[in-house]
Amino acid sequence: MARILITSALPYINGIKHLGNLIGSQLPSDVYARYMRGRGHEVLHICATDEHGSPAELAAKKAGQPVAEYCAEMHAVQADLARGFRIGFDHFGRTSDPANHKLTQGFAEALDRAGLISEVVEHQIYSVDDARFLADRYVEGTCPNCGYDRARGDQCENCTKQLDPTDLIEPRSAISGSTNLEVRETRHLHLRQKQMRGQLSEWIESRTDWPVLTTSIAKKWLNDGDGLQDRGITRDLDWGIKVTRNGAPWPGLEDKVFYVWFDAPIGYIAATVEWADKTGNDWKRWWRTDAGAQDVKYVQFMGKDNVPFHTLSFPATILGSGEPWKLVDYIKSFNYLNYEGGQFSTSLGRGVFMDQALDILPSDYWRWWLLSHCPETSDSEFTWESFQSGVNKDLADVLGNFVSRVTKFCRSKFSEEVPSGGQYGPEEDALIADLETRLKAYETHMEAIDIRKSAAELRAIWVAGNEYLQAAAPWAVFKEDPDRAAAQIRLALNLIRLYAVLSKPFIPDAAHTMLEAMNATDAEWPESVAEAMSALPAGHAFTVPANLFDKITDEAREEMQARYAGKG
RNA sequence: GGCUGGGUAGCUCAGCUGGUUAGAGCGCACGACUCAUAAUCGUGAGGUCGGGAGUUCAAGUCUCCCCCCCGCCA
Repeated sequence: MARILITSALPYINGIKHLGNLIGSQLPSDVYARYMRGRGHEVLHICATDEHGSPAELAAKKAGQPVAEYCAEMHAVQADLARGFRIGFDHFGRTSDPANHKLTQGFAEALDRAGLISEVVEHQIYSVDDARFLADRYVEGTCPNCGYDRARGDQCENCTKQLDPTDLIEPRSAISGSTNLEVRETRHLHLRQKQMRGQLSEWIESRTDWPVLTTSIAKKWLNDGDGLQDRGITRDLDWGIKVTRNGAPWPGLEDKVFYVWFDAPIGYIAATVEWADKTGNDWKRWWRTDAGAQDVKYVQFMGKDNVPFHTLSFPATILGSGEPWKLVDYIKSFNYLNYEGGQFSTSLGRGVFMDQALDILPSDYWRWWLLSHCPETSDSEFTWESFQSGVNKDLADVLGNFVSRVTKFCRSKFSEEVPSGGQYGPEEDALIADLETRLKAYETHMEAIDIRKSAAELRAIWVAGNEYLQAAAPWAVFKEDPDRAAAQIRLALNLIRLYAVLSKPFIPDAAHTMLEAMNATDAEWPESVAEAMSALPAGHAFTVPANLFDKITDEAREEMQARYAGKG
């Protein structure tokens, strides 16, 4: 039995995530966690909301709430949606939790002791009326290049020219619109990542089994241009983790907090501490290599935009601290999911968001389609047609109908008990042999976290049941040789139970319904298919479940297409 | 402009360290079956693997050049 620590990228607090975010980390991490649990491994699956930074402050302001209150509310919403999608986190924490404050300050102090923190004086735009420093993108004005009057301080959206906030003509605060701005000096801490470039590079180079997407992004940041740069780890904000040194406020940085990218990944550890406090478990045996974590396999899931932080910044924090923290073993990264030929857009209301999705259809529908189309090797695309076709064909026709035809046939020709009589013959043995092979392939793909291939193999396992049934034709055999038909149906009923067990990682709710209908007490991962085919003995009572999946009609699909097209 | 990733059947994608007639699912055509959510099963049509040059006995698979898409960065 292995011990596997799984973390899913932390969703930012300011709003509900769309399907692209969902398939980029939480859904695949859940499939992997469920599978590994199913195989009997000790799994800890952790996530949290990423709550600090200006966007959170501004979203709270817009909502007319104190930021702490806003975050608490949004955390509850996101936790609820995760549950709605059956994401089985052991704990869904918050980066604003006291545990994260303590850990983050501890890391910064350790890095400082290691000589990896420097103080840097910067010049930044200060808004007198807002009483705060403005990040580049919160300064707006007229573009000196093209005259566009809503250019941002980092870039003009109209002519795409890169800008410095001080380049803008008539700059104003994007928050209040105030033009009462001035350039002020401000002191910040930098993490001296440059010094760690060799160490990080060596580490990345040694990870030969990682997805190309992960390593290529990491190498780009390591080697591009002047190579890995030092980065600021503090900000002039109220909402965040106070900067300390030797347990006391850092002299000269009393009004500052850590920059969100610094404290967020530490949130993985903090959320584990939260979990331990709540459950009475020990978090150190998952995170401290001097306390048992040396034999943990740590796997992270994230979208490609998060890769630099997980391959470089966070490891720099871990390694630089000089303390025995657990470093990630495998980074599974994903490309983007597009929506009907474009991008998902929060501002334009384009695409489907997690709350809307659950209002439309149960989570299994989304889980199945998203996972079987997840953007592993390149960006992939959500279209309503593809979604309709995938759900109808795979879930309703192949799996759902299999359960339906078998249970209903048995009820009408025998009873709602596994029929006795006859025995398995060469046809059954051939099916079992085929399924043994497919089961091994499924397991191999799951171990490798090849989500799409796993889904394809699972589907092939479902199809094999229909193939068998079609060839065996118990409805015809029954007329001449009821005993033979009984054996065939006995096998088919056992297939339903097996399918439920194997399908649990992808479609947990349907799997549960199938197990209940089969009245199955054994839901353990099968040692062998042959053995699994006698789990439900003759005489075992079952019930005919309602259809597992309803089909999506053309009308419904067209309606959705129109409703979520966005206003862009 | 620099750099990832990608460009393989109508659609969505597999194709590892180069090696028999390039694969799957969907869609389409035809056939079988009629237990089942008009579901299922079988057969078939369909691709000069973005373009060009090269290496090799042999190239979607390696090298170089070019074109196009997505994204990141300047």
